[in-house]
Formats: sequence, structure tokens, C-alpha cells
Amino acid sequence: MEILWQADTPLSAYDLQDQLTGTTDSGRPRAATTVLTVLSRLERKGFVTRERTFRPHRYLAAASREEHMANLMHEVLGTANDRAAVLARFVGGVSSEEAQTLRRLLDDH
Amino acid sequence: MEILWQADTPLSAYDLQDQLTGTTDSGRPRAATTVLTVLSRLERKGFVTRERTFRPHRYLAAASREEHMANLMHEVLGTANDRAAVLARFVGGVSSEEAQTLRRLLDDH
DNA sequence: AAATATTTCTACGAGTCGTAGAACTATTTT
DNA sequence: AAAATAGTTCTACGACTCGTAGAAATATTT
Repeated sequence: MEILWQADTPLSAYDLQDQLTGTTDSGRPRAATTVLTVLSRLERKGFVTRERTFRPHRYLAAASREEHMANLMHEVLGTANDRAAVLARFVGGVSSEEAQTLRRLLDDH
Repeated sequence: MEILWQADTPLSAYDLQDQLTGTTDSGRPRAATTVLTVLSRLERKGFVTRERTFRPHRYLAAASREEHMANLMHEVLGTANDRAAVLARFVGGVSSEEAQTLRRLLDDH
């Protein structure tokens, strides 16, 4: 995901494989099939989409890293009965700078 | 967790067992040991604390449901490089009512 | 058509989760 | 104090996810 998020263009599984530099348990680089399997699972979970028109299929993150994280936060908030109470606790835990950021963001809402 | 969150007093595993009404796979109610095992795991993960001074140990949620959810949200936000960007996406997704709530909350900050 | 590239299918070991029996320890009863 | 009982910890099993990748199937290129 990190690599896909940083890429400004869809990547093939082979591109991913190349950039996945961290050696695998066995010392070898990841097998291409490994990357494919993971990408399929990520696609199934909606984190990645695939362009099947190209032959080495091109993959791209369904949401930017920021969107993804905001989604996760909303997902948590969504399960709450008392959203306001959760927000209160959340806001209570942000730094002054972040509070300022939030105020500004809320102005254009 | 739901039961512990709603309880206003620490509960023993047996109290939990009683309130876990949903029948188990086999039709029977959960065995007491099942509840104990889960509680131990929850304790290991820091979601539950246990008062060992009482003999049937008493368990209580480490954080209220709201705190817990706010914690999860902060956990997500904490892994972000560009926190402001995540907050922007997050705020972009809240309803007008929630935006209002947030503004009010930020006033006393 | 054969060779090659790409994707899908299958699988394995490690880990979590709900489940609970067995073994162990502490408390209560006689 | 010994026996009985209550409570806790240890161990384990089946289902599931995850990283890993070989085998089988399919598509592309030569």
C-alpha cells in the first residue's frame, strides 16, 4: 500500500515486486505470485483497484493514504452510538496545533 | 466489551457469562472458562483491567466505549505523516451537525 | 504452434479468535 | 485439618487471516 500510495501512476505487480526491496524470510526477493496474491486480497477488501485492460494489470490504491485513514476514522466513529461523546474525547486528545487546524478546516464547511 | 462498557461496576467472569445471552454454536451458553480466556486476552491487550483482590476477580473496561473509540481514532491519526491532510479528509466527511459539535468542542480548547 | 508472460488456484506455516476441557490453586465447609 | 468446592490458568482445537509461493491455467508474443 505504501508504494501504491506514493506512486503517481498505476503499477503492475512486477513494479511492486521491484520496489518491495525488504528481503523476504528466505533472503530471496518476493515471488511475483506473492505480490499478485496480496494485491488480489487487497482488491477484494476494496483497498486497491485494478485496470484489467492493460495486460500486466495495473493496480492503484482505491483511496489516497489520507483518504484511507480518514475512512478508518469514520468507520470507527460510525459504530458509535453517541458520536458527539466520541468526538469530545477525540478533540480532547488533539494538540493545540491540531485544534487550530481543525478550527480552520471547519470554517469552510 | 459491550457489557463491561454498560456496567457501572466491575463484573466477575460469572456476571459476564450470565449476561452473554446469545446462544453459543452448540446451543449451550458459554462455558465460564471461555469467558475467562477472552477476558485474559482482552487484559493482555489493555482493553480490560482486573481487580485481583476480590476472589472471583472483577473485570472492568480500561476505557469507556467513547474513550476507546477516540483512542482508536487517535491511533490511526498517529500513524499518518501528514496529520493535517488526514484531518482535512476527515472533517470533509462529517455531517453539518457533527461539524457544529466539533466547533463547539474546539471552543473550550 | 511453440515459447513465454501473466494470472488464478491451491496450499502451507504462523498467528488470532471463540470455544472449552484439564490441571492447578485458593476458598469454604465439615 | 482434610475434603469439597469455587475460581483461575494452561493447553488445545477448528475456523479464519496473512505472507509466502509452487502449480495449473490462460493469454501474449515470437
